[in-house]
Amino acid sequence: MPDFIYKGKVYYNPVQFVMEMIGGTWKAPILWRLRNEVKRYGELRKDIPHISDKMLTTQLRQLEADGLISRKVYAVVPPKTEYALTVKGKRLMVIIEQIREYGLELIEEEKKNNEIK
Amino acid sequence: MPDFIYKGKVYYNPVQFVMEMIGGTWKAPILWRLRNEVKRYGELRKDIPHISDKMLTTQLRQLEADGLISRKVYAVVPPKTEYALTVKGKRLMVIIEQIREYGLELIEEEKKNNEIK
DNA sequence: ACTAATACTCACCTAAAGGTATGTATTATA
DNA sequence: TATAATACATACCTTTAGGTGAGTATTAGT
Repeated sequence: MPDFIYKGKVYYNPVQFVMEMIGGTWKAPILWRLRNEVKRYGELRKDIPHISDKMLTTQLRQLEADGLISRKVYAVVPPKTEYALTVKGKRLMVIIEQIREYGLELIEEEKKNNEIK
Repeated sequence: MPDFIYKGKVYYNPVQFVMEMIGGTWKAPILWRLRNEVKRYGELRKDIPHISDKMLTTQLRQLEADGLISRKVYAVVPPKTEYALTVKGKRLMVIIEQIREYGLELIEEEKKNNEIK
């Protein structure tokens, strides 16, 4: 697998390429909330604990730039913006779901280990 | 899903928990090389393009601390150390393989898009 | 004139990730 | 006495991720 350039950045392998798209603290949580619903900015903000405006906005912009979500702005006051998964984004759901299940298993196992101690 | 604490750090959801274990530039490449072989430090070093000693060592240590790989040191000169996947680490292979396939698809699609332009 | 909504934007800071370059311990062998 | 092998360690630096807190534009309603 040779190196691959996307948007001016060099990626060493396909896994790294995908990880940058869904990695970090906030991208998976955002994608996950959109898995079967269109959501407004404010809804995402309320649904995702701990996230700040700055983080929500920057991550949404990046997800959009990578073609994983779509953004629809309504010209009303107060503003209204709807975010939804694209086809490309929907394909990620299988992966995220699998990561999530593995994570839940690990957490369960950790709990058991801690009880024994 | 409530917050979860592991090794003094707070995780907001199971996906984030797993992402920290396999995320970053180097962890997936390392795990991938060990998928069906035990490997020595020097072999990993040569097999993974662009990686430095510092990065290889720190990432190996973290993977070991998270119980994803095992480390076996032979008391010989010059030194010899073997790294292998644990059962916990092997379970990750399904996920990494899926991420890899999705990545390969995306890269293919990118190439096509660039040709058209 | 003032406030309420909503979806941002900006300035500033800290911490973590990652890169570069160099050094080290040990023993067999030339 | 010098060198080769191997698996690290260490110091230093730059870049990126992420957090905090405050401000903004627009219009309807009081």
